Amino acid sequence: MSQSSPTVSEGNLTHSGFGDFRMTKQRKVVYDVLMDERDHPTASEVFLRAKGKMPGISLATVYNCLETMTHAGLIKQVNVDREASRYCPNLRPHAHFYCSECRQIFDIDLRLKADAVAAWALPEGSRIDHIDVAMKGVCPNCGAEGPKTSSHS
Amino acid sequence: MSQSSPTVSEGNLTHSGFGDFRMTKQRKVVYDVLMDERDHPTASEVFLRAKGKMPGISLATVYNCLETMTHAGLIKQVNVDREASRYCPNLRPHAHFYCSECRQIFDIDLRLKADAVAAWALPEGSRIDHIDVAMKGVCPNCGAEGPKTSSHS
DNA sequence: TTGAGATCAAGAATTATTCTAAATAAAAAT
DNA sequence: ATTTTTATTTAGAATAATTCTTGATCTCAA
Ligand SMILES: [Mn+2]
Ligand SMILES: [Mn+2]
Ligand SMILES: [Zn+2]
Ligand SMILES: [Zn+2]
Repeated sequence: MSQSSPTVSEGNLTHSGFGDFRMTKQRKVVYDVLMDERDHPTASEVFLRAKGKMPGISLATVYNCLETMTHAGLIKQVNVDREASRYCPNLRPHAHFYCSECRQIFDIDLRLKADAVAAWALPEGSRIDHIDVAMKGVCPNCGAEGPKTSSHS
Repeated sequence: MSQSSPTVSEGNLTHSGFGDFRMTKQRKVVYDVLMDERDHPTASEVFLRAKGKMPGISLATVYNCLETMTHAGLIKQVNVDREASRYCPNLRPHAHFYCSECRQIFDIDLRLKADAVAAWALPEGSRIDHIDVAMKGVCPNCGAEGPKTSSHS
């Protein structure tokens, strides 16, 4: 119920992934919600915030927008265990740190380029398309006191 | 509908995580299913295989066993995106490699100890309890030909 | 042997997500 | 400027994995 749609195939701020991605009113709203607070909200949370900007928007549309934008490469879907998917507009390669105290998700940047991959004994001759790194623990604000060492998967 | 339950609090092959963990008939069956083929099956797959060994076992019980054993630290729950959880009896620290061709999951061992963590710019003073590393790509068997470099999260 | 607590089992309930179908809006063609 | 085509939105139904509920069954310890 309402469209704007400056078709964006290339050159604009909003780049696409394939064919024609239209930055519609609702997609803009959803994208802005993610940009406003970069706290990795769930679809439902995005929905609530989006309604603030566009009362008529539907949950289905929010799901549609999130999926479309994810496929277009505009945003990223972030999964923590079996919980509801969260969404992130940070396109730089990064890992996620999940604080089990405040339940916040932090973006963690890579320090040493892709050399981290070398640490993993991958089967010889395999192609790696994507790596997902998720860490869980307690953030500095929530006062950590335990080990700073990891316990891998 | 049937139990065996040699209560195991400590010292046995089957170690526990807390209080009293009973290695019941059904839990043994579920555990054996995971040990027989270390291919990270889903709960439903475990259920089917378990029925071969114990026809009367229920799906609910398989879910119960998997959860209990996960909490007890006997097995690990492995999540790939939004797909059904998979289960793994490999207790050594390891990452997972998911081949998008044959859809198999491989255990990937850590080569250089926990130094891999150093590659991530974690917030100063945060405690890391757990790290999850999941990679996606094409395994050697499925003939990879693309890049062997990564594209992070 | 008996009572308390743990476990199992069947099915109902929940929840996040996807699907369906009809209405609407934009883009392309005329 | 119409018409036609195609994409998008929307509400609600449907799905799928998992969890919950409840009562039966089992085990342990007294
Ligand atoms: Mn992020
Ligand atoms: Mn594994
Ligand atoms: Zn915190
Ligand atoms: Zn493969």
